Amino acid sequence: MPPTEQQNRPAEHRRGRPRSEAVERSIVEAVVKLLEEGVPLTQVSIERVARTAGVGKATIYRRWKGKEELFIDVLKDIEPVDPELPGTSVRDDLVALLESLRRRGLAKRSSALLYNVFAQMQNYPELWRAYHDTVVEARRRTGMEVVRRGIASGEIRSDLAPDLVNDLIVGPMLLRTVLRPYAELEEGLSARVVDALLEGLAPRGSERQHG
Amino acid sequence: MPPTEQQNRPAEHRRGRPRSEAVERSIVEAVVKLLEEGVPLTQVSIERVARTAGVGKATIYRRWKGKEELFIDVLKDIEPVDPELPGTSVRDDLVALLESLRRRGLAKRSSALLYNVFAQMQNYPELWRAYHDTVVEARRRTGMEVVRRGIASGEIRSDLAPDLVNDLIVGPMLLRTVLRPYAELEEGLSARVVDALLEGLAPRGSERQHG
Amino acid sequence: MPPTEQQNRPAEHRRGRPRSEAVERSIVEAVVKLLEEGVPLTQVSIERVARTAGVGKATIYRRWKGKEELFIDVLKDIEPVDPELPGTSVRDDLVALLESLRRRGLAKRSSALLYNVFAQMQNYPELWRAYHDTVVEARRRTGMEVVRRGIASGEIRSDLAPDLVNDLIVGPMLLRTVLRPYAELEEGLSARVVDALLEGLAPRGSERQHG
Amino acid sequence: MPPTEQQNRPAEHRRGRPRSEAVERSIVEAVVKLLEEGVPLTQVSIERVARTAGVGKATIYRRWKGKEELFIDVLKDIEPVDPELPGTSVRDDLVALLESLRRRGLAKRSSALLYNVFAQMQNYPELWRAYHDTVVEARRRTGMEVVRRGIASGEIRSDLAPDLVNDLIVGPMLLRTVLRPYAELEEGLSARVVDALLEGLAPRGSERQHG
DNA sequence: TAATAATCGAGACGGTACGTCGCGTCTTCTG
DNA sequence: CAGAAGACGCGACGTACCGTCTCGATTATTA
Repeated sequence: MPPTEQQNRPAEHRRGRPRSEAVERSIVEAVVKLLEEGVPLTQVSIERVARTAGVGKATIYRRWKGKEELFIDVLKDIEPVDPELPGTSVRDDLVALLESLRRRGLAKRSSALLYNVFAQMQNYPELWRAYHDTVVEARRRTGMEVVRRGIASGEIRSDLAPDLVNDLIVGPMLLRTVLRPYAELEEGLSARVVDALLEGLAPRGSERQHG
Repeated sequence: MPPTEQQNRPAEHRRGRPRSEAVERSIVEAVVKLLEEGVPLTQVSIERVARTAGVGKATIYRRWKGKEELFIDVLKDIEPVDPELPGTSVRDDLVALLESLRRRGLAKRSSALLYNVFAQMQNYPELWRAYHDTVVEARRRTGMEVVRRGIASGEIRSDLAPDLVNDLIVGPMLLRTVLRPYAELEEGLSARVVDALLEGLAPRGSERQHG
Repeated sequence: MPPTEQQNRPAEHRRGRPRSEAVERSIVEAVVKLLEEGVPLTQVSIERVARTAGVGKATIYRRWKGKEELFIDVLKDIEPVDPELPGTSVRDDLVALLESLRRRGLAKRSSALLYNVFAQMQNYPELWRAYHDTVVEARRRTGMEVVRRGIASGEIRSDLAPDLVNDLIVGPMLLRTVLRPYAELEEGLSARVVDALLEGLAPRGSERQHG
Repeated sequence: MPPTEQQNRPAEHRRGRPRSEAVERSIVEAVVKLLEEGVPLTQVSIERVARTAGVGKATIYRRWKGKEELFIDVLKDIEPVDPELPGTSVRDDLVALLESLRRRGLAKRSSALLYNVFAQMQNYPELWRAYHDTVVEARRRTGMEVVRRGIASGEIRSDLAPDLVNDLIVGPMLLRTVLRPYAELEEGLSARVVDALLEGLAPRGSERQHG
């Protein structure tokens, strides 16, 4: 379950008493529980997690190098899986994609951890890299796939770099999640974003004037 | 300089030795210095700032309620002022706006603090509110102003909510700054984003097919 | 009161808030209290002392380098002062000297610490040296003084090394204190020891037969 | 070898793999090795002994209840056997007895353990009792035997309690071993002690003056 | 010119958490 | 079954910061 583990034992045979998976779970669940109780992340200390999980501190340090590594695993536990894409049209797929982000943004504990990952970015580049590679990049790949399909099918312009297109689509939802957390991630937002992007911000027809 | 000060003395006359502005500056500069030396934010403790600035801890607490309030002021010191808008066209103004964000994203210390503000968001809502109100909202107002001008001038569609338009423009740059910090905030990016948005992702003409 | 302090500040002017003597006392008293409650020395942890004294751990470490240094000071607090010597005769002075040792041996907390000092002897030679110099040697000096007076007055043979004489007198009481702690340090023991030593173990008169 | 063993299996037949005596030896030898390397007793942890002996911790706990019980057995391994008494005269026997103590005091590892036994006296009374009964009392019995022989033969006064006499003889050597470990346990000390005791500290003849 | 009062650097103070180590028990696999 | 290995809950270790609190020493203003 926690593939990010820093001190993973090799796959081959290991001697001595094996680590208990139950303990592993109870630790991660303790963190989740604390977050759901509204405990601020800063106050989610290893000490407290150990107490909550009914576990020795060493047991935690045996598995994770510190608070951050632990949180990564928790994050993976929490992050929603790859969204179901209807496949009816590229436009609908993009809407579905944004919808999953919107729902993620509405989940309090998810955001809480996301913010913390941001905060630790400079301190633990490897950590950020880990989060980026598994969570961010995964989602990005999905997006790129849809975009490329759109280009192939003619639904999306072929003269734009696919990753730029992807960023144009995902960026606004991230902004609302991150910069305006008290604001509305209102229903229907995803569709509005996609449609506006597809049609363009400038008016259609002969009356275009910029440039 | 620090208008966020929580424990401001009344404007009227005060007795006793007045607070030294030099001390104030040296504290903020100490934080900046540490950040520039690459010290992770987590390790920028009040204790250490005091040591670096050659100042007593109480002197810091006399001015700011805690690490976070102090950081806000540092942030304001660091954040670039409102961007110069050329005013030649709305499109050029939007590009200028994004350019200022792009340059901000390239400044290491700026990002460092930004991430930390994110991290403290849930712990200190008031703090986030402060940052939001002064920094985020200020920038947002500028953007909205440009957007509204574009709608009025016909450069931007009038059937879209202005704040949605603003988010569509700013979002992608935020995404690159925040989620792909090792990636390219390459020259010319701002223009590409604005132009792609204005024209739309879907091909122009009769061949449009999404439902 | 604690002249053994390892981290003594120089006598000259020191800056910052001065250390509280009250705190110092409360720490030492906490140790004594625990000992009197019968808490085994091994379980008298710094952590527990801090809790008992209502004091932060750092406050203890600021004054003493560790458990052992602290105990030295406690020991000095507990050890009885120099015994009152009647001065009527050297024999009576010796009895008084042993009496003070006997009473010390009967005091539980005193013995507890004494044993611990023994145990730490090899680990912390400096520590033992400190205890030796202040407690052991002080007592020894007193004894030697009496012995020398006895030699001068003719009460004690002049052909024996004074320190050997002193050891002959003190040794038996130490033995009973240390090796037979459950045994009797019965009343009148001191006099019996002194008298037996003065008169000798071999019978007086013509019947002596050893080589 | 370890007759103190707390968890001895019944003498009758046991099933399964029998305990390895080699393992037993290697554990005790590991302790001795560590002591000879000058490792402070406090740092001779079960954990470390197991590591040094190349043995599982449980294997140690299967044989001894804890560090202290183990040390007792080590002590018995180290303590010199009953001294050879020449038997030529009681005086010579006493000298031989003290000599064995003197040599013990000169052996570093022996003293180290002795001190530790003292330290644990209050914590583990049973432990002390065990050490007392086997080591201390054994030596004491030997001494008492000699003393009684001396009384019978007229070499020692008959009006003194034998155990008092024994303590008078052994005490001084214990004192030098324990309280003045850096001091001289010089050659010839034993004889000097015995002779001084037999003859008495007060001058012989008509000039005696104490009351 | 003094008295008064808030400032300053320094650092002690009661706390909480850190990450490590040893305790004695337990659980796994190998001989 | 014994044995090595090592996980486990526990609790102490000594350190670092937290935010508050004295200290003596500096400045200002007010009397």
